Amino acid sequence: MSPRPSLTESRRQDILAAASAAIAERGLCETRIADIADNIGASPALILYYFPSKAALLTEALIYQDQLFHESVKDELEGAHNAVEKLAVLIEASCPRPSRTKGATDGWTLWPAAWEMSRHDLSLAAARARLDEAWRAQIAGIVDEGIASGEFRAVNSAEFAIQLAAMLDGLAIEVMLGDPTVDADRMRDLANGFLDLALKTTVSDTT
Amino acid sequence: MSPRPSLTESRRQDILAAASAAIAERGLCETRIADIADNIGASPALILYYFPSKAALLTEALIYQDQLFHESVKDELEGAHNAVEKLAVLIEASCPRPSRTKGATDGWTLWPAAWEMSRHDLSLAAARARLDEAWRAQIAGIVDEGIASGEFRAVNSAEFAIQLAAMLDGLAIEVMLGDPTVDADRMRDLANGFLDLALKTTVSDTT
DNA sequence: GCTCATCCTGAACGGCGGTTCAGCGTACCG
DNA sequence: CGGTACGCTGAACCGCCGTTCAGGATGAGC
Repeated sequence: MSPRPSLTESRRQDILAAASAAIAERGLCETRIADIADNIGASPALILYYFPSKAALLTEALIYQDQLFHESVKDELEGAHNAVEKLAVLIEASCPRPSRTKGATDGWTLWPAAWEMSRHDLSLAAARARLDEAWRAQIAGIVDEGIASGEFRAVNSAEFAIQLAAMLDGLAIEVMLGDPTVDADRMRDLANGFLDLALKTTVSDTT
Repeated sequence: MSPRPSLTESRRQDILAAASAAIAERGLCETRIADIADNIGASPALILYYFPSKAALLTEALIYQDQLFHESVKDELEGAHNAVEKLAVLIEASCPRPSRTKGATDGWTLWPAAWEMSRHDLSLAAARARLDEAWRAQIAGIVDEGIASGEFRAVNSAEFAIQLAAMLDGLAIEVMLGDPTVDADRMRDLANGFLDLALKTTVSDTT
């Protein structure tokens, strides 16, 4: 049917990545189509060739980057063999580091933009809610696994997941904005502190 | 601290409030000078009469609203007489409710916008960092007070303050965005749960 | 070679919206 | 009652940027 192999899908992803990078660099409001085009060395018209409008592209880009982050975390989880290590991976992935992976835009940079935009973009809001729920379910699953293996004491894993996810978000904001009192290392320590408090069986508990 | 507001000063505050309302309603990127002017029934030119540019106005508006939030919380703290009640006030104030105070824009609505803008606006970033540090210091102070009075067990109040502030931010985001699994009531319960876990002396501790 | 779909672009368009400015009313003051 | 400073506006300006479109290039199939 088509005299030429369609490469639209890979090209679309290039543009989504370029858009993410532009948002991360220039900010959501200041990002122009020309910036996105520059990032892949193309003309502004190309962007509108693959996406119906700038607004649609931005929402798709934020969704795309969100998915990338969760998938990369899922990959990193492969190396962990017990619940404690797995939670450590999640925490580490949530800590904004200068450049964890080369080239790729770090997901947390775009979170404020995604939150701001979710307030008025229904599709982005839905995608964000779905991914966040999956993120918390992942935490809860690991906790349940740790409870079963005896690594953790019995807790309400669903509630803990919401609490940990929220704390990680809040801490990540501070780190990302360069708060002088909380950097990435401190963030990890504080998250681990909460984790120990909530999950570890207190030795002095029984007498 | 603040001298008697002159005529221009009160007008400036009107505009700042109008700008905050516009951002809350239309979103940071979609807010135009005309929207702000409409909110106070004035002409767009008036806005530029009191502020040098749109960008400067937006940063000032976000700073202003942030200050208002912290001051209103400080007022609400007057009614609390012990550490437990004071922390309850802080938590309650952090929960996004449909309309806690009539007319005024609820502060948490603007947080994502402030975070997004702080990434590139130095003055906003500085103000935000200062207010956040004050917020955590307030929490830590209350905790120290509770420790002294025997309400709480001895903990590192500074670390706890960062953790609680972060968790409140993260939970507030979910509530504000209408996450189906965490509304304002659930947020309060989860925050209180962390508070109990971290601060309350466990009754079953001694036997 | 010819045809045709796909990929991409330069250039132009259109209007939106921030900014400017000359000037009008009004209150205060001598 | 003139003068003046202030508060405010309507209207115009203008640059920017999202969007459109006609058409050029490229490569697959025949």
